[in-house]
Amino acid sequence: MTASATQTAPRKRAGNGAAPREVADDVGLDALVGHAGYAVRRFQIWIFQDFIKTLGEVDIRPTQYSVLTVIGANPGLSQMAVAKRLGIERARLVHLLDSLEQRKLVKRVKSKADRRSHALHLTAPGETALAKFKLLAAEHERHVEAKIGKENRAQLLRILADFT
Amino acid sequence: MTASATQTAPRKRAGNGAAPREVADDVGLDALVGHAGYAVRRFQIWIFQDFIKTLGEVDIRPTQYSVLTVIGANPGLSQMAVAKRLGIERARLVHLLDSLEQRKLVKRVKSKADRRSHALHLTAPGETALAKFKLLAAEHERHVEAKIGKENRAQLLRILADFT
DNA sequence: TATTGTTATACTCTATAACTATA
DNA sequence: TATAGTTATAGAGTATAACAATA
Repeated sequence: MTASATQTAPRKRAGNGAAPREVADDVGLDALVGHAGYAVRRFQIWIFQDFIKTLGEVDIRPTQYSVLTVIGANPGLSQMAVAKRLGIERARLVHLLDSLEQRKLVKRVKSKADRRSHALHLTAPGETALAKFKLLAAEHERHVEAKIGKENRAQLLRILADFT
Repeated sequence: MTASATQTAPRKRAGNGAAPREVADDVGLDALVGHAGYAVRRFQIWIFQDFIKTLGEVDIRPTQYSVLTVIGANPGLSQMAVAKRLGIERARLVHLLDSLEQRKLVKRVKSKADRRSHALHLTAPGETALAKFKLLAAEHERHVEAKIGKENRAQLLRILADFT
């Protein structure tokens, strides 16, 4: 559905109390088809599930990966800066970092310049681990390519470049 | 990042204990750029927020809208069929339908053919309300077009057609 | 035995508010 | 007074398991 909210007729009108239709494949979505949000949501669910599965052997989820990647690329960032950049709540980042710090992948270093804040760094094992995570993440991206096509994936990234 | 997991050098190497960098705009994502999942997730968040805001006056969220739309287009569906089609847990659909039924938008009708299941229908006010929701949803889609461009939105829908 | 709807639990994620220690 | 990190709480959303009624 674009601008026109045309009322498409139901494909089948069942009387009240009639046998419900149970075959999901036969169910029309009608107005839902054409909604960008619906397609994007379903695609995002597929992508995250594949990511979680592909990085399952190292027990790293998408958000954890994004945190490690940003810290790895920008050592010394404060927690606020990471939270802002990734669009996650600073309250939630606390728990994410607690977990990553327990696993010895990340360390909080007290800042001398502003003693309220922490400078975030990868540990040496964290650097090594992230390198492995990146290989697995690249494998995941190849799954995405296999799913929607190499050219379509590239177009998608181009269309959504502003959202990174 | 595509197939190559190249280790891009950190843009700035801060010593331990140095002042953390606080300007989010200045933070590089490096390897995160090029991840389809990351861009899709951020875009999906934007879309849902706009949807929730645009349909805020009628207090309808994306999942509620999808349930109403599927029932409206396929009257008589069972709860299992709706849950399967939309990819939501049947346990969760129970609560969604409780809420929609309390608002008199949907009714559960006991099936005579299979007395375990319910045939789902919109009420008369539900039909009227859904028509209004569709107009607001169309407005939301125009916001998406304004955000990424009409042509890009069309391409996106084409690329993700299999996920609807 | 299997399935539909339901209830319940746990865990993740989001959204807030409030507290502390600094600035 | 404002900000960084923390703690706590409440609400969605997801994932399971178990149960009653029915097939």
